[in-house]
Amino acid sequence: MDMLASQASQYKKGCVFMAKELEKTYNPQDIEERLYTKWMEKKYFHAEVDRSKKPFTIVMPPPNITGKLHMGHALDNTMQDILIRFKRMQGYNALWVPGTDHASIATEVKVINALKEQGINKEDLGREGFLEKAWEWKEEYGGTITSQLKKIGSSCDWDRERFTMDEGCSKAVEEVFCKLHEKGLIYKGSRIINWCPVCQTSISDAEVEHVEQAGHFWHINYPIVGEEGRFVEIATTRPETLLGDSAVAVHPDDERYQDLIGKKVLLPLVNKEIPVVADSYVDKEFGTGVVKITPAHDPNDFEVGKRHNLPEINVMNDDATINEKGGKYAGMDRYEARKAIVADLEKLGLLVKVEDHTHNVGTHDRCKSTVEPMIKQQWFVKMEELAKPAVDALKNQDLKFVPEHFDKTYLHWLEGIRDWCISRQLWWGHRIPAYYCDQCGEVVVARSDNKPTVCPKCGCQHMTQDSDTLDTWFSSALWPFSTLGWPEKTEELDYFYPTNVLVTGYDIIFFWVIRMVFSGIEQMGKTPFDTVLIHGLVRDSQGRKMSKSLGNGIDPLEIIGQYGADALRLTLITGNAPGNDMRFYMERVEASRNFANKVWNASRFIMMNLEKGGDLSNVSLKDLTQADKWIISKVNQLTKDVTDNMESYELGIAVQKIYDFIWEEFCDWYIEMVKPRLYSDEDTTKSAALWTLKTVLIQSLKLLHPYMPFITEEIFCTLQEAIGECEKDSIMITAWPEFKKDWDFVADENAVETIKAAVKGIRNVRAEMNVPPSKKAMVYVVSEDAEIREIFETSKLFFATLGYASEVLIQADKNGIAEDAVSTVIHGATIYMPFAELVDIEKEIERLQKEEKRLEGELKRVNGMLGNEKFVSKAPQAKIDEEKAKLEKYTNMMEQVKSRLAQLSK
RNA sequence: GGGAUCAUAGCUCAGCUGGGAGAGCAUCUGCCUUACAAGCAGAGGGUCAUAGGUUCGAGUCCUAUUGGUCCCACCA
Repeated sequence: MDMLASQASQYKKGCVFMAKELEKTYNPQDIEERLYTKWMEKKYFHAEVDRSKKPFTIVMPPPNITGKLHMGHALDNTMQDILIRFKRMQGYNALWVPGTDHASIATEVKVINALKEQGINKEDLGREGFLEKAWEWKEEYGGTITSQLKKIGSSCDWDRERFTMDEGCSKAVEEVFCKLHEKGLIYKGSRIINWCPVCQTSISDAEVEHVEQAGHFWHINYPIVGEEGRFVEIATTRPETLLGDSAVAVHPDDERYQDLIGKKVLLPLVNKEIPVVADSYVDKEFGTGVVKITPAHDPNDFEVGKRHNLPEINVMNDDATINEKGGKYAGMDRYEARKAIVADLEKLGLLVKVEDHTHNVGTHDRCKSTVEPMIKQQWFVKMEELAKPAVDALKNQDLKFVPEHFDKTYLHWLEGIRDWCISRQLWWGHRIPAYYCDQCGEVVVARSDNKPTVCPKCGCQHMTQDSDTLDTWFSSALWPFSTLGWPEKTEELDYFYPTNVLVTGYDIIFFWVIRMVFSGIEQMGKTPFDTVLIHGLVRDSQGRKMSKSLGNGIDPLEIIGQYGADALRLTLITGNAPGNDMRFYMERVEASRNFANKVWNASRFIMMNLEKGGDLSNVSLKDLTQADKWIISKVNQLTKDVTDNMESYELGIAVQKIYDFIWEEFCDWYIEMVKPRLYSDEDTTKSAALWTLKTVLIQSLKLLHPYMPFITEEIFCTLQEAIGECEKDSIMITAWPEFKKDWDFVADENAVETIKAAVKGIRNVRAEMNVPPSKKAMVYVVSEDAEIREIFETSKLFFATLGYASEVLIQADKNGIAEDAVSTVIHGATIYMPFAELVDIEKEIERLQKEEKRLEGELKRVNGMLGNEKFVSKAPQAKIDEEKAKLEKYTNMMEQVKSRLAQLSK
């Protein structure tokens, strides 16, 4: 078909091709942007409610608007894209909802810093003014990350892109807050919380990171009141909190201190009398067995204080300087005060000793500053009632983790869960929908369309909204349903919820996954997804975390620029098992790039031949040769395996199989097998070869497409153009291949495997003897088995090429073969090559002896098994038959090797 | 303190429900064979951490030990 005719036929079928003839090497840079634009224009990523199809939904873990694409995002989104593209091709109505997170603290800090550079501070602007700036910042930079996600090929429905602070999500937040409050599951209370003195806000337990630090253990004597000269020795890591002590505690059973219980001690420096209380919280073995109790600055002491009705004395300001209750230390920073207090205690002779001591210090995960426990009025979510159904969901298998062992992490955390502190002293975020009466302090929680203007209690007309905002994760927790329109009863929500799989790293199971699960169950009555696919961290070549401070991060965009998105994607997925960390280094990227180039060139070769190949429309399965059926059967089996692996989220295994098939079976074997047929115009099976090449290529491309969307699309479109056929405008909307019963050619598979074994044997012998490929030789196939002779007869043409044979003679006996010919043995046949002048009999005997030894080993193993009565009686029959077949095969080969050896040593 | 996880070829890692040890890279030997030198053909290299156990059969399941990594935890 000439170019014009071919184009005409395409347009007739409605296909519009954008690709040209393939370049000699694959250049992703030219291709990726063009294809992504095409996909967007054609709306292939867009999903609409369609009751005739089954939905498959993923919501993207929303990256922070402050973020830049890093390898973690690249991995996370590649995995999601693979699943979405796979399911889309399988015929599901696949929806991938993208979006971004407002990232309260991170963004607020970013904006504050940006303002600082202009000499403006937050307070000067006021709340409204600051938020205006923050939104401006969001508009300018908030889209960076999403544009970068497009570069890796993410097939998200960008028409449905959401933002955690957009109108709908904000409404969902308000609704959930109000509903939980109505149920009594949200309350405001004065509790000890984690306070970040740098960010000046409360944070949740999940945001506290315990970091081991070298510190000291200060032993201090507290004088006992009324007993001149008697002291009780306490040990503390934080002497500055002494200012807020309201008791000293000992264990109730501690014999050493029985007489002290109920007495008073004089708090040094403060000179205040405080009681000695007995509480089983104290560990007798640790330190001196006496603990100072500071209810306002330690979570445990807080509990002890509650039990013993001790006063809570807050001695710190919000910036962690000592407040007016600290007397002469007021105004000092907490560490300054610590030094001063220690020095003063020493002067008074009350400091007994100082020990080195390493301990875990709570730090704020975002800014790394040491968290200060403080008593504050905050809003909390009551967790007990919400956690229970989340536990049940897992136990009832409404939810599963891949890999499974993350179940334990999930359950463990839920079991020990404490109430969630959700209020933040920040401006950027969802403002808490609570209103206070200026006069009587009455609290009213209400939706914004129902804001109270008059206090329901005292009638005062001044109601002020709570100034706090909510924890960022409060809105992310609603993501799977807020993005689909909740609280409105939308069609989308009804159809796409619950979503199918959530893909995320193990580092945010606590922050996010758990909170989505209980929120989904509470608001929607269903778990938000049935599967959580967990991946690990992408580390550097030495196994270190990629971090800004180390400067060892690799920018995914640079990799894409240099090697292409497909190479990056393949690198991230190959050899990566769910939940495991991986190392990223350039050699792996190069290997992926090389594979892309391999696919490219194989396709180029096939297309070159197809273009001059003529009409293939009449080719049917019965025209196929042994080799054709072999590869068809292989790709058929591959299809089944890959589909199975992908269904069970074994993405790395699946792609490895595709890789091996394309490179080894298809390129290195099949393409080489068909070359003689392609190069001969007389060959009557040429059309069958071309049809097979085309069919296997297209099917492989489809299987590969979810992993390498760009190159597969480019080849697919160019190929269709070249041959004037049009299945679909894009490979991404073609149907996922299925296993076909009539493509299952077991006999042909075995036949070709026999020939492959012979070829390998020949190549091995020749390589060992340093015979170059250019030196062709006679090849004799000797077999008493007529079937085997038939197999070789059938595929003589390519066997000759692959075996570097000048001529192939197939016969039942050794007649006419030189005594000193070199040989190799396969099951059922011996292959001879007469290399008269090259043969070194000694070497040949050595080679055969090596083979004999190998076979001996095999036979020993097989005979061991079959000779074991217990094996024969207990193993499944199929296994026994398998072993019997092997016994037969090795025995046969052994006979041939032995007879050859006997002949040579004559 | 509790829990999870890992230990497989020189390096980095796969190996699903137990049934003859794999890949990529690296190494060595031949090849510029008209798709591809980012390639082709061949080779070497592993008592699958150690010790027990279950089983006809264990890299795979169980127990203990050793050595890494990570998470959780209120030992002041």
